[in-house]
Amino acid sequence: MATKHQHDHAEDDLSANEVRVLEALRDSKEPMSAYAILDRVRPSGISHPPTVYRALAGLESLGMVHRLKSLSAFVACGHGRCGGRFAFAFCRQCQRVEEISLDDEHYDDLVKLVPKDIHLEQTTLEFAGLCSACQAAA
Amino acid sequence: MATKHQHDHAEDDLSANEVRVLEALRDSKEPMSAYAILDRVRPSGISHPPTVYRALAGLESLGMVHRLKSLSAFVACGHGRCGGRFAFAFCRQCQRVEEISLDDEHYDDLVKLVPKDIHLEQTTLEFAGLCSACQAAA
DNA sequence: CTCGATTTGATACATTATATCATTTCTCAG
DNA sequence: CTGAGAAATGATATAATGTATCAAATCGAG
Ligand SMILES: [Zn+2]
Ligand SMILES: [Zn+2]
Ligand SMILES: [Zn+2]
Ligand SMILES: [Zn+2]
Repeated sequence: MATKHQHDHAEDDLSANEVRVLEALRDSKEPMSAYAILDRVRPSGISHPPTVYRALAGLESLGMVHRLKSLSAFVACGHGRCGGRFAFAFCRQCQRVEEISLDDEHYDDLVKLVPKDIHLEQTTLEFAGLCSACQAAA
Repeated sequence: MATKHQHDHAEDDLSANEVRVLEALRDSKEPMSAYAILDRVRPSGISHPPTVYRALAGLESLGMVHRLKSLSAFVACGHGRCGGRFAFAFCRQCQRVEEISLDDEHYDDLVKLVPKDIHLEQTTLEFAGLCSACQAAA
């Protein structure tokens, strides 16, 4: 990952690999597994899993990519970039994903749940269900 | 999984494999991977991953076991059994896990976040951090 | 330029999870 | 009771996800 210097503006300062992986994710607009990303960027020269995982780790630490733990999949941030105050809802059938921003009020309420003796570093909030379209189809 | 009949009381009606897996988890009091469980129950005759995964699926659908998606690991419900209104906090260092019950107020607040066009089926709420002991050790 | 540090590439492997088919056990109509 | 079909379990194989490790290339200070 390239050095992140003083003003961490947008997607300056991403490594070439990070840019490739991010573009793959933005193109898809659906969550992708690391290996699906690998297939997608292979033509551009990336050919090994650790390369993809490294780029994903860099992008995730910048808040530009989020990992959906329920799906073992990755998605480009719907806002370009954001900190830890987000959640996801997704349809288990069609994989449609919606990123949800948590306002301060909601987030502070959540944090109150955390036991005092744990210093919170990361919050995972994911809602799984069926979207209207998929319900209708059932 | 054995038939679950009229009064789904407690752990009547669990299959022999479910009982073995549940006891392994209760003994450990720490989250275990499916393969750690497999090692633990092997002496009792279970010897293949799908057997463990099937028992875990049954126990999870009963709410007697929860899956920690952040860790790809499983834990026995701290209350014996509970529905979808729970969360977890865990220490990324020592793996200590605490199950958190969500009261109606908190849960209803969470549900308000879900887009109207998704019928919610499952909520995942996990907090990762460092416990005081591990912070001190750092 | 040259040394050491960081980043990237490559190989190999570990871990987690599931598809599939064979076997056994259970149900219950006859 | 019996035996055909359904359901659960056992077994094998393999797929999908993720990481440890070392080698080569690149970068940056001195
Ligand atoms: Zn975001
Ligand atoms: Zn859908
Ligand atoms: Zn519980
Ligand atoms: Zn700890």
